[in-house]
Amino acid sequence: MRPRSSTLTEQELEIMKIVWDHEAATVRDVYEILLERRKLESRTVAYTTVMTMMKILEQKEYLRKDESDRAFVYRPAQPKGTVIGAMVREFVNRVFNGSAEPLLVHLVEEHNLSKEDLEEIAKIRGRQ
Amino acid sequence: MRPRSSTLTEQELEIMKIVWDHEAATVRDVYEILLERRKLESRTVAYTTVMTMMKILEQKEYLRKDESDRAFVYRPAQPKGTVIGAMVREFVNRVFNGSAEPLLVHLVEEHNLSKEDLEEIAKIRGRQ
DNA sequence: CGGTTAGTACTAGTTTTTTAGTATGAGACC
DNA sequence: GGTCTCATACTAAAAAACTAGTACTAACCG
Repeated sequence: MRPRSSTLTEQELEIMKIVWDHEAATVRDVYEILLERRKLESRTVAYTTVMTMMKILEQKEYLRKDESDRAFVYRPAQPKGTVIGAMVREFVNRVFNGSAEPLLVHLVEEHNLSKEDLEEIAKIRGRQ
Repeated sequence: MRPRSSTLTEQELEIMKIVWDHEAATVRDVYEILLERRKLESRTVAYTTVMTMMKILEQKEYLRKDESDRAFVYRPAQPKGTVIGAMVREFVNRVFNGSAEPLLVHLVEEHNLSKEDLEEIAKIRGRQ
């Protein structure tokens, strides 16, 4: 049997990023941002699709919903850093068998990270 | 319509990693390694499943197959670095909107990368 | 108040991804 | 030569991921 993804799927992540950035959001808020974005790629999305996705995210406990005047207001149930951290870990496991160094090398070589960038990060680490 | 993944899917990647590590492999080679691995998680896989996956990888031009005495011999059609690099880029785009620094911070904070590790990487970069 | 708008619940379809069965053939084995 | 093993081709189906329609309700608007 095919196992279910242990982290956020692509669409789930896109929605979560919007909610994180807004602290709280209704289905309509997310819907409108998504629609605007997709216009650029000549795609579209239905309001009910967004609703369904957000309901799933609620069931998975990534979102929490509060009753409000009119529409439900959704808020993140987990901090962004925690969730993204888990995604990074899953990626490192899946692609690099758990070791982070090779990923680092890729980042340096292909993403224009300067020596200075690294030194700055190293300082953060050094302080700990 | 749901778009098709632009990079390797999870199972595709697992197979590709095996072939990369072996330079060349038959369906049976891959099948046996996969079976051994899955035993540990009480899962299993059918020979024909592996065959189907490798055929798909051939169609997607990640693998090339050579006629041989008995079974086809599959070889990577693209170098590991190139493909993994594309996966890193896709991940950085999807999760971090294209900027690599936040990923770096996650790596440092959660994957026990020492100041020394970073300095070593920085040297590589410095040489360029 | 009657119609329109905006929301939810429920249901269900499509595509991708993953999985595997069945038929068939070539060569090894006796 | 007959059978057994191992390979491929073809087919298809289940699960996950994504998408969206329809029915119904509340509230807003004239």
